[in-house]
Amino acid sequence: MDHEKLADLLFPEIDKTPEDYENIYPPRELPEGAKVTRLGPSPTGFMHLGNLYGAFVDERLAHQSGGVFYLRIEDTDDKRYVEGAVDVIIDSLEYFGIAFDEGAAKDGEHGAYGPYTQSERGEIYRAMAKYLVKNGAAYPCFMTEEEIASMRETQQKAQAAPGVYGEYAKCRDLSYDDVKERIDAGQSWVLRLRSDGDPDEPAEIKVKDAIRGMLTMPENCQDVVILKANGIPTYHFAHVVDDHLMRTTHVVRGEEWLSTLPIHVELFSKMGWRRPVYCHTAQLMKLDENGNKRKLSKRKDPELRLGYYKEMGYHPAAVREYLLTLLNSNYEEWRASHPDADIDDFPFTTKKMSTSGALFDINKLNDVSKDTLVKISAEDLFAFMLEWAEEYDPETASILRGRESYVGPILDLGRSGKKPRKDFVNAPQMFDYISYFFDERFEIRDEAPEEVRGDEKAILEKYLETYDQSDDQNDWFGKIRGIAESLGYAARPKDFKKEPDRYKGHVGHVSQVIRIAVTGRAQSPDIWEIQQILGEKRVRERVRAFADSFE
RNA sequence: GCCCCGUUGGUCAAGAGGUUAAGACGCAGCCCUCUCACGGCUGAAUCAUGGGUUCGAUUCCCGUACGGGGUACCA
Repeated sequence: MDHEKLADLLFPEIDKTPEDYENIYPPRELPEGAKVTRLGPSPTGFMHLGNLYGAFVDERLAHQSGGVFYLRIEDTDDKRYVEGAVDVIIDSLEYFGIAFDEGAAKDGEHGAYGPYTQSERGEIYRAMAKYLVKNGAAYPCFMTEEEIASMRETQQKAQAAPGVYGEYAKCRDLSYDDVKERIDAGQSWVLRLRSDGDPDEPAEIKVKDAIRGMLTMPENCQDVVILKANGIPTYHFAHVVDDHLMRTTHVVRGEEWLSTLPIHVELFSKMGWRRPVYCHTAQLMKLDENGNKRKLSKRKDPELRLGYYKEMGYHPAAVREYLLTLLNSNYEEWRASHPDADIDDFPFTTKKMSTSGALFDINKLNDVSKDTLVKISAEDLFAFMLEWAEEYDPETASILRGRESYVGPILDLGRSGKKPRKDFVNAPQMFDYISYFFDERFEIRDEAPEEVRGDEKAILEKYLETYDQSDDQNDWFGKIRGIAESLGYAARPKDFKKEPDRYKGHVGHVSQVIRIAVTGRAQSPDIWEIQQILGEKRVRERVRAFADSFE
């Protein structure tokens, strides 16, 4: 068999060789140790948490080492292409602070290693495929779908491994004339790798994984398809060609690729190229609908969809912070000792990554979010909340718009000092938390405590009599103590605790009535401070109205 | 079915052949306190399982169970 002739028959229009491309895409000139990573999403328009998770690893690895992080669109599966998907990918990652240095972009492409869209790299793949054919490492296969299906049946009966290999690889040794005849007859063909693996006794190969350590697996022995009938490469071939030519040093991808790794190993060796370092990440999981502690990775789970966090009003910094705690087990410790450090200063390493899938924990996200938001200025929080509302809650947006100077101090209530309040989790929750500051949203939500039953009106009337907006906090509370005592309540909670029979209740119960009158709820930050913001007129109105509701 | 990866409290997890098996979230209780939050303290709760190897194994080896992934001209 003359491989050279076969190669020309199969790829008559290709005159470039791998060397040509080596020259077009020379090794990158980067500082020692710089890593080149990439994100290779398929343009389905659906991004999930896992994509972000992986993108973080890519981004950190590259930028921490002074390397390059680029975006490559892997659209070799034409059936799945969704219009506008590239913009979605870029936008949703940008929201979480992930930016690419190179590759596909909204305004075209940037970089010297393009094209960065696989559907535009056809000639390159074909040239590389031609090279393989020339070396006898690949061959055309004319098996039809039906043939393959029946072959699989046979294999099943024989309890043999499925796939095209060994004796099942019928087209492996077709003669040149045979091939030519079939092609001339218009038969469609795919290009298969001629695997060197021994199907009977596959040798053991060892591959180092930056996350998992040394992996031991059987060598590949399948004659996998590398070019489909339509001339488009499969993922396996595109991965090998692109990551070599784009000079990727570290391939970060999900663990679902682990079992096809031997194919990639063989392809790299057949091409005579050095492999990148593989980093196979664990998959993110969740609890199932029944609350069972089952791990699963359904793509459709709403909280796995990336847009979900934006819609739910989670601040991107909080999501980033949370993801990092999942990503690197020592992150929380680092954060605790560097509370104000920039997140990018954290020394990220693949060695500290978990090899088992983490369950997404909304509780933890909420907690991390509280800690994150407490460090953000009221000004920025307001902008964030408004921006969220403009997109997802127009009514709230209309309330907030233009009221920054009013809302700022509200957001800062109790947030200063050594023990700042950590009340805020996400945008809608933040607004709800402060909504009583807006007359159009003010409502009485909670009931006064039992201890004051029957005394509500008296408490509120007395409060109105003594209320003076210009009192300082001590004077103000002193007056409430006075009211409490005059009505038979303990001026101090401790007195009440000591002698519960002597009093109806204590000053806390009394002030609770006032709290509800002013805020509508049983829990709030400091009432005095709230009243300073609300202004005397509104305070009096609200107290009056609440007093009048008791007869 | 076969192949690959994984399994430390409810969750995220550190960890090493001999430890009282860290820490965080959540939960319970207490303290602080005009409520809540914050903060502080205390507590309940873990090495999937059966065999080996070993003086000793949660840690190493083998099997089992469970979970995840693959087994495509999807990625």
